[in-house]
Amino acid sequence: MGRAPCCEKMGLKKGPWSHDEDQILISYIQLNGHPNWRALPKHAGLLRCGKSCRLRWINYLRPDIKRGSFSKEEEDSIIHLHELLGNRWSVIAAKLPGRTDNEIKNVWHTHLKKRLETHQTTSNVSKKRFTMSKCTTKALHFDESDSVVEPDHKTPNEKRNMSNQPSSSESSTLTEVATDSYVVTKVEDNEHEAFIDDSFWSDELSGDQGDNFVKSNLVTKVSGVEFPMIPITLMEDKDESDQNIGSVTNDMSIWSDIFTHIEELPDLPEF
DNA sequence: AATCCGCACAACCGCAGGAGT
DNA sequence: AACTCCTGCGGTTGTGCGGAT
Repeated sequence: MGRAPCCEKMGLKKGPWSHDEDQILISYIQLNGHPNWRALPKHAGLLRCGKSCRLRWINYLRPDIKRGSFSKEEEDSIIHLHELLGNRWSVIAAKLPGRTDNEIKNVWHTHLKKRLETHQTTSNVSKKRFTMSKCTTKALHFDESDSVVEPDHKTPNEKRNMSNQPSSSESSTLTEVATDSYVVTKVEDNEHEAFIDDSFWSDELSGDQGDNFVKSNLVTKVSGVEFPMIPITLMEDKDESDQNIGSVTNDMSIWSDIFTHIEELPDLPEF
């Protein structure tokens, strides 16, 4: 609840870590683990705040960190996961063994975002609209960058991250943007919301899944890995889609299928 | 050789949730 | 119930490096 007290900055070092500091931190954690980050620097004899130690360990010193540049497969996975999850870097990182949320965030902002923007502006993008049905459980939105976010039921922290989200639009549409390598599905509505249980993001995406689902639903393929897409009715234009909102809205079996098969979502490959 | 500029990445900051009291 | 403490997350900033001028 309460906010963490400001790190007492007096006497604490900031900035890049030295090799010696790294060694102290590594040896201390190897010996004692890190049951209490706040107390760790004091016990280890480091002039750093616990937060800094934790970050250094998690993002750089952890033995299972995979250093080096990202493979094409990893980059494709990040792009696709970002389409699905938005800026939930920690969730994305959980799907990429050896990579940290910070690293993925950096790669996204320096490489992938630009690549995506370039790609979308230079390629012939075909857009098709979809209708969206109202469902139960949790609301699902997409922000400006096509990322998935959840509005009213989100935590304040998550809501904060949606600050640049455009306000509600009148239409009730999903827009699918087909590019050469993957498909982006975009919601443009605040009134007709799709609902997905919160556990979907953390639990189901990390579980072991089979491949049955992809055989009976829309699928996008990235580097040989199939990803299920939301099975919604393809519409040729907005007017037509508006006329069909009613029928689609009543077709709850679509969402029933989604939630039924969530457990069968294919897991991402390990790199 | 010096300077500028952009990129990549490490690190920091502020906020919020959860556990404990 | 209210408060504090700790941890984790995501956005942002700082810094070093290499290439261009």
